[in-house]
Amino acid sequence: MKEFIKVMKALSDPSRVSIVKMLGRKVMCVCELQNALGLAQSTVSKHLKILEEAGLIEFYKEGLWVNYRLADGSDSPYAASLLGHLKHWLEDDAGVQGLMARLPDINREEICSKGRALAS
Amino acid sequence: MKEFIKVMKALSDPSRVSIVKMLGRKVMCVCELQNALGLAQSTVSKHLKILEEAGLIEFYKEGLWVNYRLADGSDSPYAASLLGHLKHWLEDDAGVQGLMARLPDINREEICSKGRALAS
DNA sequence: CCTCCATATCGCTATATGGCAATATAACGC
DNA sequence: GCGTTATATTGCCATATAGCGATATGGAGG
Repeated sequence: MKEFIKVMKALSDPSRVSIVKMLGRKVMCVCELQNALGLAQSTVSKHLKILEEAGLIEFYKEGLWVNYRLADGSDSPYAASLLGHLKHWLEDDAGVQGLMARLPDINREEICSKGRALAS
Repeated sequence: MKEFIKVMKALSDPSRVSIVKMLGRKVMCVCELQNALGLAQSTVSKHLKILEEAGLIEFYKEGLWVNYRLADGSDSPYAASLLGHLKHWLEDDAGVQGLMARLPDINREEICSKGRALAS
């Protein structure tokens, strides 16, 4: 039951659902997700942790970068099932569509570090 | 997105998930669910409302009685999908099993009104 | 209408949750 | 080690949520 509730809670927040939808399109790092969602970096990190603990996403490190992607579903049958559905669910949601349209322009090389320093 | 979040939130509480599992076995009224869950009547009513608004359950009245059952899924594709899965999910959960074992002995004729008066 | 039974709603409390700013930690290059 | 970049964690605050008791509402029967 706990495992199931974890997945349900993880997907009870619109920002976290948006994260899952975006990671369904491409691997992203925290600052890319931060830029896409328009939330504080710490908030994004917190959301990612919740999704990870629910077995919905996983990460791998590449030097400085922590890359996040959808989990393969081997940790939780509930997560696997919901991820399967979410591949085609919410495709016509306006908020999700807006994010997806921006995805091609969100690149860490342009928005992290130097890029951000220039922006602020 | 709102519709999806409603279903996710509705299923984020163990008591509400237990309600769904029990209603998958038989139609029940508030006082039967109250007895099964061991919660206050007002709490059960509140939970039922959340489940109903998420499209997971529906009710029909029979005189004094308000009977609840699983929804047919026509209101929400998300609810329909989760209900389909929950038919076989959590079957081996200890808490759910304990509830299911008691279901045959939970009858409104024995526990509501006079029955409850005797119990208290 | 009154009484009784079943249930929905309201108000309160304790706890959980989402957001932010500040800070700690991890990793890299010099 | 130091400085920089990326990210995780902590603490605080406002809001949401689950539980309860009290009360309002719905329905039936006399």
